[in-house]
Amino acid sequence: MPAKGGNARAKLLDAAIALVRQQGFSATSVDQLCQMAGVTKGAFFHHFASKDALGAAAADHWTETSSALFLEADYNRHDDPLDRYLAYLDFRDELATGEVAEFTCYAGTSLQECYDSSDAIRDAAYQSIAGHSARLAEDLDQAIARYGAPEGVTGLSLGLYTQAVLQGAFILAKGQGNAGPVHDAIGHLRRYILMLFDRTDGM
Amino acid sequence: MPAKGGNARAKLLDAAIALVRQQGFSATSVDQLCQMAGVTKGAFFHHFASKDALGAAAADHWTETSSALFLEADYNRHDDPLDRYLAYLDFRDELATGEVAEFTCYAGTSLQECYDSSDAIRDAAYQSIAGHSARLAEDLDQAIARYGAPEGVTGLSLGLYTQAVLQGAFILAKGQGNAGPVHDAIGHLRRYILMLFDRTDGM
DNA sequence: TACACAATACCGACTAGTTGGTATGTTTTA
DNA sequence: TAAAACATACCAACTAGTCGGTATTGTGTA
Repeated sequence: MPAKGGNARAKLLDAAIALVRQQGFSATSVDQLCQMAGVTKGAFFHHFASKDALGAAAADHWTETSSALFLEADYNRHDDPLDRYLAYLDFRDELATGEVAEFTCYAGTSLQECYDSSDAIRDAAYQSIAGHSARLAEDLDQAIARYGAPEGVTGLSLGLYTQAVLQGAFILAKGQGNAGPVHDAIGHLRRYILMLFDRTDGM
Repeated sequence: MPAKGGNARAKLLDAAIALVRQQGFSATSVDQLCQMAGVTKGAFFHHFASKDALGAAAADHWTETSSALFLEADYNRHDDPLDRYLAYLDFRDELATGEVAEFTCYAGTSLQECYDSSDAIRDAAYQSIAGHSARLAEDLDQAIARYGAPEGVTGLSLGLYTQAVLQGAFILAKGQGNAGPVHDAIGHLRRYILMLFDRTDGM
């Protein structure tokens, strides 16, 4: 089926996210990407200078779609910053369902694989994770200001730790074939945060 | 250690671990592996039925070498099981130095990349992580028996969580280009464990 | 409205090189 | 002396990327 005009680029970005999450970046060929997107190679190299350039653009696309998802989510409605963070964890927990490739992270996958071979992909993928951590850090810094925290514990440090826990849990989920490890890891992370802010009543 | 075959096999396994940690599995070619190992393709396919078979064998090799490393390490000398676990964290912290590819995990990397394309690699890589978690779980279960823990917290669950935190921290380290995220993540994990077992004096 | 014209979007055959894997040897070792 | 260990030459399939071309769209002018 020939592609309809003007959306080949978007289709290729979506195909990249789907295929890379399932097979990794190197194992995904340009031909395969074109086939899933329903476009030809001419279209591919019209929109992207190289396969690497597509990988980096897909990371930016991933940043945009996921940040929109989290920005619009209900958990932001809580007044208390710590409640917002805890509801964020609940939201991440709910998202972890279905096939492994459907809830794992494009940025984490391509960062793991391409950090040394492509500067553009590494930078775009890390920016995706670091940016997300920075938004979490806002809530966490407010929570620290309101409830206090041990010395050395900053919002950004907790935000990055949150992403590390999730990324690592995704790897275990890939080994186990289901989302179990993600739910377990979020449970531990939640307990850590509750103890850190002396909210052991919420357990 | 079972030195099956000549030393071409061992050289190829070492080359696989080095190259896959740096570039990933798909991006590493058989020719490249042979070149680094100093052997020819004939030797490669004499010892391994396919590239996938090498990937799986390298995961087993990784399991053997790393379990030997942790088995012989000093942290096991502590009498108290919780002290053993905390010293294990210190040991992991010390190991995270130098180039990123030198302290990250072969099993986690190939699991992330190959979980869907190669059953043999997935199973061997996950077994590496799960087995390591199970050994940690022994100490943690003893610690739980001695000091108690909230309901639902088991040694194995904490052991797997420990690996998830480390694997996720490795991904962040790849984005950042240094071991900083690993040290930070271990700090949070240590604080969680100390609070969990009411050892807040050790902070 | 109509038309010109340029820019963009897209097509698909082609290429030069690489891929994992094989077939057929020769050398080493037990 | 048989089997295991390794080497060399080779192949069909696949790789990212190119190139000359066509279709579609946007814009300025009359």
